[in-house]
Amino acid sequence: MNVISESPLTILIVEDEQAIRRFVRTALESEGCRVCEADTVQYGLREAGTRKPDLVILDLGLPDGDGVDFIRDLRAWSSMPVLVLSARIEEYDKVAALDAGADDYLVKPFGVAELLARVRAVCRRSARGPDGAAQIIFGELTIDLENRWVFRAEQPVHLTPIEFRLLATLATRPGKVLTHRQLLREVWGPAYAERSHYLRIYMGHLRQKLEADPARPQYLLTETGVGYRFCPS
Amino acid sequence: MNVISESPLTILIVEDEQAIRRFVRTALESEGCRVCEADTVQYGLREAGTRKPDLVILDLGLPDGDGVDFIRDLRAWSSMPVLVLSARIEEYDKVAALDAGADDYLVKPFGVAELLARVRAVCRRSARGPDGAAQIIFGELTIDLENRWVFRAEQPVHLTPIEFRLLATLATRPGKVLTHRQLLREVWGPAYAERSHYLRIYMGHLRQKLEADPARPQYLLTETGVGYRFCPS
DNA sequence: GGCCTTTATACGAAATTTTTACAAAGTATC
DNA sequence: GATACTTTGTAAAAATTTCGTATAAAGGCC
Repeated sequence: MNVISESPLTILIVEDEQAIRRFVRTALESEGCRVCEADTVQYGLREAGTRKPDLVILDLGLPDGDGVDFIRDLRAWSSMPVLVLSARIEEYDKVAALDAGADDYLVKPFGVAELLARVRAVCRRSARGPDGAAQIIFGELTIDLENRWVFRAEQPVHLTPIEFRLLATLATRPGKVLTHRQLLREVWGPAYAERSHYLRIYMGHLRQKLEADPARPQYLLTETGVGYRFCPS
Repeated sequence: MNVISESPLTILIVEDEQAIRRFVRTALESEGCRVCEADTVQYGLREAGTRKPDLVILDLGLPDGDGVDFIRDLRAWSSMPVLVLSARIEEYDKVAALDAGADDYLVKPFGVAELLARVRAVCRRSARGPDGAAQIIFGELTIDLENRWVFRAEQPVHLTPIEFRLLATLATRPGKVLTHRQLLREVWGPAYAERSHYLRIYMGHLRQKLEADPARPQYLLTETGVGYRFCPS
């Protein structure tokens, strides 16, 4: 089984040692992933915000700051999965990183097989709804978070990357109102928190593709002045 | 039903008239409370600090200072509940005391039954504390703060942003009187503290949507000249 | 270059808030 | 207890904000 399903996963490596970067990149690209790199905390955060990767692989020992701070900063606006690389010496930091919101860790040195297994596991796990299911089914809508497929009445529906991220963000918290800011930060990145007109356009696209009557939506409901909500019934 | 549960409640009376002190003390001790007394603002604050009572019963007309100052001073370091006693003449001070953070009030003259009922209510409320429960359930009303849902008799009720904020402000302090100023500041912002007609209109909307008989409200009660109160029963 | 996706702009429609007006209820005073 | 006065409740309008959609332009990737 492959890490990717149909659209390639984008993975960001934040690591200062070039040797390890190259090692990880090669392993991931052999699996069909798209890889981008950063060698500092500051640059890593910027890349996470602009490239919107599906996973961040983070080394804790960076020159310009603490990896734990990276995770805390990231978690303020995104729930994207983070896989931590740590040397044995940094045992304490490793625990702190998990507390701060990392999803898994890998102790150096590590082999290709273990790296890929962990990447697969973290991606699979993060592509889960609240009850751990990879598929979210509501009425005639089926959302396959793991494979990024959406079906409406058994028919596959094509969604663009942003459309899918927006739908997944809403559908993994069924019933909950997500504010404009929350959605924009999760889907577009923290720099877009004020662009609420993007939301209107993309919610329109999703309704056009998923709702029986886009003008009277059944699933994708507006909370005027607040945000949107995915309504299960 | 008793005021106390297991360990006796300690109650501090701050009142200069000896007759009223004795009246209140007798009533409370008959319920098994421990009572201590103070007859000035200054002494009352010292007693509140050293005895750590579960409740303060405060008369507004004290010889050495304003009851409002007492509450402001107390609130700087404690959130212990305060029940205010006021004479009709002190009507204005009563509202100011509630603004400053008092929990409830009792207008002189009052009977034993009413005094004990208020004491029970205020103690019950503070004992429960601000539990972080996302769902507040009262009778057939359910308020889900986290998901921004309101149900009445299993039916979802749509509220506008202001309506929801107003309801949430009241319902998170069940039983407590909130003055017009307090509500306006919390819901509309400090610049709107004098627009009390907004409150009447929006309380009307809420009653229309939530009460079985909007003209005879069961939950959203008016305290004429003071403010509003969310009554749990 | 051609195709797909994302971003920008504009405008009518809908929902919400605010204003305005008046009726009803409650309080104080005599 | 009746009257004048204040406070509160309700309804509807006007004003404002927020939304939805259409269209076009810009950017990226094969």
